[in-house]
Amino acid sequence: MPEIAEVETLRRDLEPVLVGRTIVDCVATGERSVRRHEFLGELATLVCGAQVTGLRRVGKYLLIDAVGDTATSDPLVIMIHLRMSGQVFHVDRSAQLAKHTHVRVGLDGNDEIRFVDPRTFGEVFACRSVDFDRLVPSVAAMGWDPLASPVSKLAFGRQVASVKRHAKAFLLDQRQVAGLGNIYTDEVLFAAKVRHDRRTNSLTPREVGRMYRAILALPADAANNGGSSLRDQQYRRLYGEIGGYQHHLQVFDRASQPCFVCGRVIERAAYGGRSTFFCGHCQH
DNA sequence: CGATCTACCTGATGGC
DNA sequence: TGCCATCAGGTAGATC
Repeated sequence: MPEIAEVETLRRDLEPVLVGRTIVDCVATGERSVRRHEFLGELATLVCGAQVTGLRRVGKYLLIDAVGDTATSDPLVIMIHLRMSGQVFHVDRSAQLAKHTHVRVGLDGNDEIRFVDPRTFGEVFACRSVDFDRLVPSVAAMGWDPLASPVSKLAFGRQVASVKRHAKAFLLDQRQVAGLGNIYTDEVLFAAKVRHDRRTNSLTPREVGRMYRAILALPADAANNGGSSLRDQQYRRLYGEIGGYQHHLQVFDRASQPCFVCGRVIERAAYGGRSTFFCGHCQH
């Protein structure tokens, strides 16, 4: 479900709620959601008493920085990855528990943060900051982030030329560009007028330029619109609202509908075991 | 190196 | 109404 724009929306929504707050309580009931930990209670042991200092996002990972209580004031990182169906809500402690609530993080007030995840692919994990890169190596291996750490057009051109892969596989590879998923990859490729199965090293300078601009612009625009809630409206913001960027999508989930640019029918193809949407006329 | 498939899960949807 | 197949915003690992 959530990609860079949805996780960035979550980060922005959560930042004013969490920064400066102290975690007074943590209950993890979902074994699979805290699978990186040795045991269910380890998360609570680490985060209880910690004070949140800031929120970062690296690709689709949300990272909450905190400092432990006075006895063990080590800097901590709390990592949340939503995978396919994870949701994070800010609620009053008395709010009814939604089905599939796996982690509750109580704050120094009457409120708490809840991690809900029907498919249990998502995860919550915490550790000392000094251990983070070793314990969550995929974050350390992440490529450049379009919103948080953009590279120059020149550097991007070199990066694209250095691999011989399908454009879609390249964009989906988190080690190359962080945060793009199935939705925004298709949208970037449409904006760049490039087909998903083009080889990266065959792209013309103009195509590379268009792709670069789209990678920078689309996630920013989507995040400013609160992300995309698709047909099932599974993606929800911190207080349960749906996003607004689904109305801006050009190709994703628009199979058999007319292209907004040329009027021809948007096609759907299987790629890498999932769907890809494109305009066979506009994209080459 | 790169492509393709599978597994991990629950729930929504559509055909019959 | 139910039953079954198919599909879903991600990622890691096996296999060719």
